[in-house]
Amino acid sequence: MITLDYADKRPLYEQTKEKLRELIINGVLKPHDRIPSVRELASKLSINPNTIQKAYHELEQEGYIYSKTAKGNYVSPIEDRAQYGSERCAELLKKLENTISELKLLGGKKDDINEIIAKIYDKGE
Amino acid sequence: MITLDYADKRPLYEQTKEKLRELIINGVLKPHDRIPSVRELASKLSINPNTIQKAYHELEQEGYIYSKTAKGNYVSPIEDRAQYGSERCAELLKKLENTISELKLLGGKKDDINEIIAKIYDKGE
Amino acid sequence: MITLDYADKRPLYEQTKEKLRELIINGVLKPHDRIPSVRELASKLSINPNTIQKAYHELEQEGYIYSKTAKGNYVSPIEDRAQYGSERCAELLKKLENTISELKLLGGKKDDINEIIAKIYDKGE
Amino acid sequence: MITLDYADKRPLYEQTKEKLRELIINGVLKPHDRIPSVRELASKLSINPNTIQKAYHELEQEGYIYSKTAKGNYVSPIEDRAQYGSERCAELLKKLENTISELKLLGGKKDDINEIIAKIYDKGE
DNA sequence: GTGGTCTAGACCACC
DNA sequence: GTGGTCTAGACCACT
Repeated sequence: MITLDYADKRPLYEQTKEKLRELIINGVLKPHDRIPSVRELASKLSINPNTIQKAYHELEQEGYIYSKTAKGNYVSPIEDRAQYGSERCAELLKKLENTISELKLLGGKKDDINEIIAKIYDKGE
Repeated sequence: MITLDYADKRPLYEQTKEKLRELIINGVLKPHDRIPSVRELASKLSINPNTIQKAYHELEQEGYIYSKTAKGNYVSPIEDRAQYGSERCAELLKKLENTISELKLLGGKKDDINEIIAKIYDKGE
Repeated sequence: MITLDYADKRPLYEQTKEKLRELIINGVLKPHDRIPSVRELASKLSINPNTIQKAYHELEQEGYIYSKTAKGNYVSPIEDRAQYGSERCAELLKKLENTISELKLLGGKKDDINEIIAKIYDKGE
Repeated sequence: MITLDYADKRPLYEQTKEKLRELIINGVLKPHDRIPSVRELASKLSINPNTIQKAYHELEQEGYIYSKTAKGNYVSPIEDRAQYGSERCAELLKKLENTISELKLLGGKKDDINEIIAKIYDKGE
């Protein structure tokens, strides 16, 4: 369900968050689905439960999941994620701007970028 | 000439590198121009000389500058930078792909991205 | 008769207590009325009987209900609840003070609070 | 500067957050002031650095402080706190409503509440 | 020395 | 067994 990449520079809890966020946004995990318990996922990924706990905690802050003590963690209904989503979008667009700027600086061509956009946006549809 | 942003999460040496690289690529600093000494720039930015040292060292590795011992640091001729440039470009395109993917996931629109591209590529030309 | 809110962070037994206390204070359940058995209520709410047991036990401590072994649980006469009520009132006033203090700190306006008070105190009368 | 109350049921990092938030909102700590380092405060309070780290991390998320690696943590300028502040206010008003509702239920008088409001809002001014 | 991440292991409340 | 908090101790990158 989730795999970690130790070559990746980002912290493990960030990778976990991203993977889960993806599964949720993509609808693989549906609202009110139960996700693996802290200890269960930690043991499957062979990392410390605290690391998963941190990932889950932040996903809860961001509105992607909610927790019931002694019950488990569950996927939030879509409306709870809207606010965070729009903030995150703004962040990403900002990041995009920086990356493209540097790319232009180094002589990157507009078409290379358009190709990537096409690849992603016209892929599955 | 260079300003640092303390709100930026990236290390100071990274910011310094980026700013210098920009000046070099843009041609503000021309091949064989002398750039400020480590201690001079450190004092201007009120940061530790070690930090500048690290920035210069990496810029040298990447082919943007070269140093003459006891003489100072100088901007490399363009041909020395080509290899790094193409590597960095590949990196940036990869990063772009990830960012755009997440953006699409969150419901970001193709047009928002195209707008940014237009803004950057059609700005100064 | 009682519904639980799983989004609520408070434990289920707390919610159960509160709901029952409300029904008792409001007079929906009258002194010496029989309340549902532990197992009955647990099954209706689809939760563990231990959870209801704990709620009933604490309500008994607080003087709201009394139990006759092998007979069931019953609403206490009003005089048995007076002591707990005044203690709880003091607690609530203390809590109120903290909340209002923080609110003022954050720039909350006196009128917003008065509006809430009006809404609650002038509602049903 | 900060003291913990071990009788308090809330987690230590929550208490730490609250105390610091108060000092910041009250203006005792001013924008861009440096606050104690993670280890320093931990040692003063005789608790684990991780606990302080958690408190600082959340305060950063909420816009009250920002951190510079290898430099320390600093109080954010006021504009960074605005968004969180208004969200928190809404939360507090909701909490207030619940508390007052229960108070009314138990026979608490409107005047007791008004007295508290007066005490807080007319205190220092 | 400073923030940030991670592990290992413990304890608690809740169900 | 589940989430949540806390401790102790380690390691890393940055300044």
